[in-house]
Amino acid sequence: MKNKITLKELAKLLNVSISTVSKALNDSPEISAKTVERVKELAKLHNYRPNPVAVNLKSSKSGTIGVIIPNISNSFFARVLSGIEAEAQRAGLQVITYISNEKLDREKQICDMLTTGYVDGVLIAVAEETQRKKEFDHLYQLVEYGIPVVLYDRINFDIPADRIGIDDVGTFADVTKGLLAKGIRKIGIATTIHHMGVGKLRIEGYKEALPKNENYYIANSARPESLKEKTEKMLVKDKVEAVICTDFESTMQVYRSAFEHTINIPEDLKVIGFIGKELANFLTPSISYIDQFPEEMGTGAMQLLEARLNNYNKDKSGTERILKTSLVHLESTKF
Amino acid sequence: MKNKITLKELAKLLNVSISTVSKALNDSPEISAKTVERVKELAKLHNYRPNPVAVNLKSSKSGTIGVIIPNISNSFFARVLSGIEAEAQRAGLQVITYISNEKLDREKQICDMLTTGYVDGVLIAVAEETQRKKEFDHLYQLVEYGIPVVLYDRINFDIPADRIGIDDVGTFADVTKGLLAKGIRKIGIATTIHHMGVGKLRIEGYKEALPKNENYYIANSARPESLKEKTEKMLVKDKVEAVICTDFESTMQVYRSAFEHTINIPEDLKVIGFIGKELANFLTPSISYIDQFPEEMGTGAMQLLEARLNNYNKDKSGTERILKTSLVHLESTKF
DNA sequence: TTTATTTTAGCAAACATTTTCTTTAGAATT
DNA sequence: AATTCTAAAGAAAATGTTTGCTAAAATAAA
Repeated sequence: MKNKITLKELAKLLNVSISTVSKALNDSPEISAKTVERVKELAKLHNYRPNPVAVNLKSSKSGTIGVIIPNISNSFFARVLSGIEAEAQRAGLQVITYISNEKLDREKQICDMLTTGYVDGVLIAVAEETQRKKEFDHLYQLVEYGIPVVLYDRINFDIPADRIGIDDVGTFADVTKGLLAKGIRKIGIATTIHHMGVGKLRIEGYKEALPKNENYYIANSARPESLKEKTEKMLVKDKVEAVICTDFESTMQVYRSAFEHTINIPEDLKVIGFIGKELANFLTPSISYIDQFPEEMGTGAMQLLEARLNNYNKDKSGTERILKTSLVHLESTKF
Repeated sequence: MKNKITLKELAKLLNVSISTVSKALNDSPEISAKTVERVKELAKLHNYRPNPVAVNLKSSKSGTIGVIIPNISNSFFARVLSGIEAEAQRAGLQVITYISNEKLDREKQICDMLTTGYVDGVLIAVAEETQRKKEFDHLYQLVEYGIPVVLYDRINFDIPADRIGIDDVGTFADVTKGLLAKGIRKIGIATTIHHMGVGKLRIEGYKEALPKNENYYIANSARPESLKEKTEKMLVKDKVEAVICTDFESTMQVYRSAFEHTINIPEDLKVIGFIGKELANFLTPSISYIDQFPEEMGTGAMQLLEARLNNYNKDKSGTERILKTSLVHLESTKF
């Protein structure tokens, strides 16, 4: 079993002091070129790499950042994490992952631990329960301890932190307007997340775009049976010409209801989903979807954090970055 | 801004030595009950928590484990990670996540870094490229450095490490036999991962179960057009009565081809997918699927690692744990 | 009372670094 | 020849813990 060599051991082998070795490896001008070379040669030979834990202790940095994810099964968050990891890798930082499972308690517990010094900064998409109960003390606590926080995706509440997300209202307004522009009048919206922050915003955008004289058609329920009922009413009784969906579950329900009532997509019904591209492309018919560019959100969040880590005091106020979304037309909106 | 209090500061406040404080907090019998109480009280008042970096340096442990994931967009791996995180949390360990993107180079780079001492152990599902090129030196290197390695999901190759996965051959053989038992004779298999380790095993299981006199029907291609062609041949020309799919892409292709050729599922065609339960339940018709219990695989992997961390030398040989899979019948196999 | 024993707490080393401060030796200046 | 200066390297402190050893005080035994 190989064991890592230390400065002390190198020093002994070279018959010089520990500090000389350290300085030589860090190209200090205090050390002669000759010794530097001698030291570096032996260091390379033994594949010396400084013990990160010792370096961390000395520098009182951990070289790691914490990422809090509400729900990793949601491929959106998985892809955000992927972006975060890529950017962290580039910056030489380690990513510690925590999953809150949308629970406030778990989130608190995580934040509490993080104040102990495990990480230099935190990226968080706050849990659903946290938003609902509007309890943000644990996030303030992080800030109190001087740990920079960046909010991603779920950003519509007041906390002194940098943030990155999309314009939910604008996105859904634009999508709705796009359908109107094609001459479609009866547009519905299906959602299972109407009680959540982002859900509300998306519905707001939909409503905002519809002309005053047009009815709203909304199928909203987190309970499957109820959603099914409301969706069927919207499709069969109200006979909407298009449905915009705010999330995975509602998108799938619309597809199922259309199938069961032999409503053809896209001939009889246009559908726009808010799902990932993998799924959108593979469903039959493929679903036109709103791309949120999750990886970009991840790298962007990480970049905001890096900026803070490099000069935390320079700019006190939180910066906000809103990413553009993009409607990708596939089979479900063919005209 | 709050700042963390140290043993030294507590000691000064209490007018005792640092070691007394440390011992008191760790309930050393060397310290009198009176002092212990005094120390603990003040520690609680100041919310003292030992600096994890310093503890790590002293114990030459990092208290973290590394998880290498080939592809996080695959919800299977996302769910495994979820299981790992939950179990790590329970064990008081931090999880550092690395994404290899199925690339050998990235995997090497990660392992190289890990030998420096960032983690106490590693969980890895080896990248596709790594398996194909059969280059495992970087994994041996981890072992060399005394870092316990646990393989998960992709485990069919020879490396001295603990491992956890499913019985791919047995699972697919059982599923095939199940269909045969229902009187179905012409059974096909669709796959886009036939060149990968697990893909081969799954096909092997399928073949193993079929009676000698029965033909194999295999639609295998990683290229979409080619897969489409082969799938259509299987469904339309060969008129198979059932298709077993080894992965997400092939499952979706079978659904699309069936739809386009108005082949009704399950009346004309039974389909069994190898996809996650979220998707399986939400598709129309819902797809009978093979549940791999990803979260269990995650917790199981973590448990194997914990066992190693607690007594690394006790049992030298690698232990293997094979998880049971379960075929969940939904609409696509209704009789 | 003296010696032995036990309790209690402090000292100092150790973990692997980095960095400031000193020392030493040789060269340059007077 | 004496002094100053500079280059190079070492000593030591510091980061925050833990822990083996030592010292002192308190208690018990002789």
